[in-house]
Amino acid sequence: MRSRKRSDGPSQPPGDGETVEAEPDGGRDWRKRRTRRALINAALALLEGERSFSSLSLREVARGARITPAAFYRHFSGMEELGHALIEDSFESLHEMMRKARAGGLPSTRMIRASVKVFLDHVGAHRAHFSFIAKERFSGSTVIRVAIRKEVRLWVGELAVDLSRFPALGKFSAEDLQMLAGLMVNVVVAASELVLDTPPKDKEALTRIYRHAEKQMRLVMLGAGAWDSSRSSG
Amino acid sequence: MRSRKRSDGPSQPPGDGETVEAEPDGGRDWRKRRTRRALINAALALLEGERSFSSLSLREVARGARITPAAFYRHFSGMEELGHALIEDSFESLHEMMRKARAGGLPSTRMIRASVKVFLDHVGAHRAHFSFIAKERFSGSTVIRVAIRKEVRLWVGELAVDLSRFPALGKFSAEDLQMLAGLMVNVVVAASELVLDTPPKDKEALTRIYRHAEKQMRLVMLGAGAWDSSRSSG
DNA sequence: TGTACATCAGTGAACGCGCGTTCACTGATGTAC
DNA sequence: TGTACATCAGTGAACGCGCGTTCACTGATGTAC
Repeated sequence: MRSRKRSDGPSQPPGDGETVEAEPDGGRDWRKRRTRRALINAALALLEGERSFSSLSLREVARGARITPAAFYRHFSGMEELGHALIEDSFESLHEMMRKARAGGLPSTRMIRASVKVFLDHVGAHRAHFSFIAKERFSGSTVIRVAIRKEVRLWVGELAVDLSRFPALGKFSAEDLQMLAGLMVNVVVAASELVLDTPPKDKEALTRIYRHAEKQMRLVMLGAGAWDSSRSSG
Repeated sequence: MRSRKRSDGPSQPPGDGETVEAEPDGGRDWRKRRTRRALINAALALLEGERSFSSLSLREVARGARITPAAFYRHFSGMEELGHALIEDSFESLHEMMRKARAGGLPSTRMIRASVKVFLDHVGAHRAHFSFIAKERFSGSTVIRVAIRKEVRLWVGELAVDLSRFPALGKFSAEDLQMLAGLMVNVVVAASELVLDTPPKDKEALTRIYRHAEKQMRLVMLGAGAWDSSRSSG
């Protein structure tokens, strides 16, 4: 459904979705995409501080992207639609990271623990995106909250599948795998939120947060080792 | 500076804190406290839906309390001060609940698991308060976020002290007790946030959330049983 | 108890401001022939 | 390739609206004597 334009490939049928990569030819399409990008980036920049999405004004975002308020409507029907674009944009890099992490091989105790670092580094490197997600997860409009929750549930589900391939977790029922994955995601999410509240330069505080999360993850894995799903219904 | 009136007791020296109980004598003090209450309740009512505190207007809150915007300033210097009052109000019932829970006796495996239910019931019974806390924990202004975090840290600290009296956790270092308490608080906080997003009438969904959280708590306790603090520095 | 004065919670009007949305428009880019 | 027309991202002015804050005020409650 989505076409990916490549300047070096053969001609392709036109897609009906968004073009993910397109050559910067300076054409009308390209300019429009560039302005759309500018709007998203302007919103993320405004959100990087302590502002919340619901407190942003359309005029403010337009100003940040250096267009008039009226031109905003050429890209989004209103702020809510921009909100959805922000969610998409924010989770995109997360998905990419997870794809790479999974390509690394089957999960192992060592790898899961290392993932905590990989994930938290990623959060630190994409502060604006994760700051937006953290804030709107509970505070946003219903549609935005639902969209974020869907993504998180998806993430937990994928982790549960990964964990099921883990020989040591053979005794886990499907439901309990979800429960375990949820707990692990909780640990890294809670840690991310601490990372976002720590200045990037305060390496010492960040190290403390990492260590704390890694310990919690280790304790959870110890619990998983002692778990017996057959007893879990009581 | 402030006097504590009692109609049934002997005269007392004036206290310096807020008057917690005062007879409804219809006097000027009493009327002022009543309006202050009305402002807090109006704000909480507006927040019970999907609105966030930063999106509330002073006029809106005043309207909800049936006073003019100008009269608002007789009670709070602005919305930020009202925000602090909301935090105080929200955590007050939580503190009370914890005091009672602690009076119940020393912690035991059974009791800790039962606490999950007690806590989540409490959240369900004080939706407005916890909905406010959940939203503002990440999304509020810096001062409000810091105030909430202080309360949560306090709570984790108290739980860590309680856990230290737990014979089975003798092998935990002080730091690791904090880590464990943090993990347990994470579990109930994450569950509370699900409770707040479930209609109170949907008993089945609520039961599912409770069961999920209880399982996670059990797994954490299994992990705690297998934990060895002497290995935790690596 | 009665009186004269002080206090102060709440009123209502006024202000300037940034907001979201609409509108007719401009002029560069794209396209049909 | 050249020309005539269509498309459409972005402009700038205009609108009515709710906002936070200020101000002089009112009148009930509280207090000193």
